[in-house]
Formats: sequence, structure tokens, C-alpha cells
Amino acid sequence: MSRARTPEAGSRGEPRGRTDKRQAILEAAFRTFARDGYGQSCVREIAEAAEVAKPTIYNRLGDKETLFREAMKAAVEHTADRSLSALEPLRTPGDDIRPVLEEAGLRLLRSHACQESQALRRLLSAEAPRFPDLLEEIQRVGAQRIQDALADRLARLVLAKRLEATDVERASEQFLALLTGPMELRSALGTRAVPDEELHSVAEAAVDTFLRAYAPRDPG
Amino acid sequence: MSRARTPEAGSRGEPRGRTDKRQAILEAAFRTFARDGYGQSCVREIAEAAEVAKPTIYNRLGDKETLFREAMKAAVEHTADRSLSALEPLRTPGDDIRPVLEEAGLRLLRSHACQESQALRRLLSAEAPRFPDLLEEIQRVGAQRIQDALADRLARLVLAKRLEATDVERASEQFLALLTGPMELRSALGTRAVPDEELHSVAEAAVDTFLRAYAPRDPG
DNA sequence: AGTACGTTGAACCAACCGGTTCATTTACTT
DNA sequence: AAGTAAATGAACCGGTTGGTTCAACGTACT
Repeated sequence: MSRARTPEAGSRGEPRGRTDKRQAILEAAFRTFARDGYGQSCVREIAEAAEVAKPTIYNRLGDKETLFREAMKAAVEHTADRSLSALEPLRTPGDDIRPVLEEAGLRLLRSHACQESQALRRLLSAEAPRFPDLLEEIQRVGAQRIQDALADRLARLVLAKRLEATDVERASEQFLALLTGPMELRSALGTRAVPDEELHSVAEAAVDTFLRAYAPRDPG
Repeated sequence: MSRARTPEAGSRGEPRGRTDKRQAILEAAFRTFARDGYGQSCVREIAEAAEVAKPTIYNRLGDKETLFREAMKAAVEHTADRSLSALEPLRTPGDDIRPVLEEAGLRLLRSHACQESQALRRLLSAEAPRFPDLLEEIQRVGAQRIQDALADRLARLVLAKRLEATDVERASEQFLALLTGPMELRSALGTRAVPDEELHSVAEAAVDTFLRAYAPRDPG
């Protein structure tokens, strides 16, 4: 039961069975960094958590700094994909757009409030001054992409006269702000797990305010 | 020109000239922690930045950890006071409440976007898992107090029929979310200075949406 | 003048960390 | 079965860190 975690990775195309170890290292590194912070983490502990020898880490990733970078990049792909898929309901709005907005909002919030996502933001925020390029890249494939995708969805709704927004970028930004803004305090900067009912009520309140501001005024 | 930085501190009442040194240490510590992070900062550098000998730090603050705690607590008092004073305009609303909301919003945003405040949030977010009690205290005297004070102001406006809100806590939370939420991306997690015009436009957009959602519907 | 206290610099300590080397073992390829 | 490449553990290295000790110094009170 020591290793052999391979789920069903084809392991073909890659030079050897190395991708398996690499992934294990990156996951353990992210967990360790998230728990102790970059400066307080030591490679030995990461190696232990990954059930891997220390030289293996340096062979595959060469450096504590690149180890950190790769672990962060791997983490953002997980979370961003999940957030993007949360926007799917907006593709098929019903008679009333409120339900799909609430559904999308709730799923965005769940993705935003999950442990991995919170740890990613905490770590990124912490090391941002020392890794400006990493910050730029992660913001681009993370938050920025979500905001742009949401703006696309909102633009469709505006064209269909289901929303009234002169600036969909602004609307997208504010919708996300209404969702994630309140989470900062409620989740204690990402250190407390927020129950799902609370996410639900935050999403509901966000959609409510959003619709009051952006729903078409019927008698116009 | 080596030391003698005392601006005009009376240095009377305190046991010795110690408060002066203590403050210098705390400020230098905060600057160093903000620049390098907690784990990467070393006490020697802090001592140099404070123009103080290393044993002096250990004499006065005993520990790197308590040094960090005290520096953080000192920083939050600065920033929280400034944010609280930003709410003053709401005490004297004119015929239209929009101008005072925009004024308060802009001042909140300026306080939120200043370097010290951003560094404080970054550091707090970074070390939150390791200092849960510190996080709790700072949130209480910082963000939570602002949100409560704003809720008080909004409650007055509701009573005066200038706003329509069934839940002023929620309204306060969302007003702050509309202000600070968009800043996360725009300020690159607090590492980029945001020009004042941009703060102005964010505040304007926030107030606009807020009023659309919470202004009394005249023909009701 | 004397004393008590805080500051200072320097040296010191034990522990730890990032990173490397190397001989040995494991496992896959042909 | 032979060969190759990766993984392993252990030891090792130079550098840094948090924290302490100590003798010398300055300064404020009495």
C-alpha cells in the first residue's frame, strides 16, 4: 500500500512512469506550502508527504522556487476549470433568469470556497511581491478568465433583452464582487469552512442585488 | 546623523525613552515582513532597518512571533481608523444621498488601496492559518468594525426613508463588496498601485449599482 | 558622584535548510 | 538475461537563522 497510486493514467507518450511521481510531488508540495507557507516549508517535509526521496524532487523540479511555481500552476488549473464550468447554467436561461443566475452563483461560490481554491489565493497573495510573473499568469488563467467568460454570458443575456447593462465587463466584475466579497470575512480569509447553506444565502443575496441593478426596467 | 530620529515626542510619562524605540522597531518590522514575508524575514535585517541592536528587539518584544503580532496589531490601528473616518460623510447626507455615498466610497477605497492596508491584508492572509487568534482580533477591530459602522449609517438612512433595505447588515456587506471586490484583480492582489481616477470610477460604479438596488422605488 | 537601567556590538550557539554527491536498489525495456 | 534509467537513503556541505551571553557604554534620576 506504499505507492502505486496510478488511477488509470495511460503513462504512454511520457518518457517513463515519471508523470506519476511528478504529480504526487506537486500535490504534496501544494499541500505543504498551503499549510506552512513558502518560507516555512522545507523540501524534506514535502518529500516525505509525497513519499519520495529528496533528490527525486531536485531531479524533476530542480529548485524549491520552481517547485513552488509548478505546484501553483497545477493548482490553478483545477480550480479555474471548476469555476468555468460553474457558468454553464447561464447558457440555457429559462423564462426567468434568476434561477440560472443563482445556480451559477452558488456553483461559483462553492468553487471559490473550496479548500484548494482558498489555499491557492492565500499562497498567491502571500508570495505575490516575490513572484510577480507567477501572479500575472495565475490571475490571467484564473480570475481574469472567469470574469471574461461571465462577461460573455452576460452579453448574450443583454442581447436577448434579459438584462440591462451598458457595460458587461462592469456587470461581470460586480456580480463576482457581490459573490466573493462577502466571503472574505465569512471564511476568515479562507481559513474557515463555510457551510453550504451560507453559500446559498450569499449567492441569493448577490443575485437579488444584481437583478435589482441590472434587470430591465419594464415600463421604460 | 546616525540616530536621533525623535520628531517631537515628549518622551515624558513613559518610564524611559523606550516607546520611541519600540515604535521604530514595530514600523521597521512591519515594513520588512511586508516586503519579505514572515518566514523569509530575519530579525537581523529588522534590527538594521530600525537602527537598533538585535538584543534590543529581543529585550522589548522577546520573540519573532510576538514581534510579528505586535507589528500587525499596530498596523491595523492605523488603517482601521482611516477607514472609519471615511464613513463620516454619511452622517450629513444632502438632498441626494449619492454624493455622500460616492465620497465615502472613494475614501474607503483610498484607505483600502493604500500600501500599508494592502500589505496588512497580504500578511494576514498569508499567516492566517498559523495565527488564527491574531486573525480573529484583526478582523474584529478592522473589517468587521467598518462593516458594522457602515451598517449603522445605512440604518439611519433607511429610517429617513432615503434607502430601502430590509437587512442593513446585508446592504453594508454588499456595499463594501462592490467597492473592494473589484480591487483584487485591479490591484493585482495588492501589489500594484491603482491610480486615483480608477478608484473614482470603481466607487462610482459601486454606488450606482448599490443605489439601483437599494434606493427607494418612488412609485411603490 | 553614584547608581540603576537600557542600548550596543560582537561573538557565540545549536539547529535547520537548500542543494549535492554517491553507492545501492528497483523496475522497465529489448 | 542483460542493460538502462530512474528512485532511494544517507551522508555531507556551506550558509543562515532565531536566540543568548557579555562586557562596555551612555544616560537619566537621586
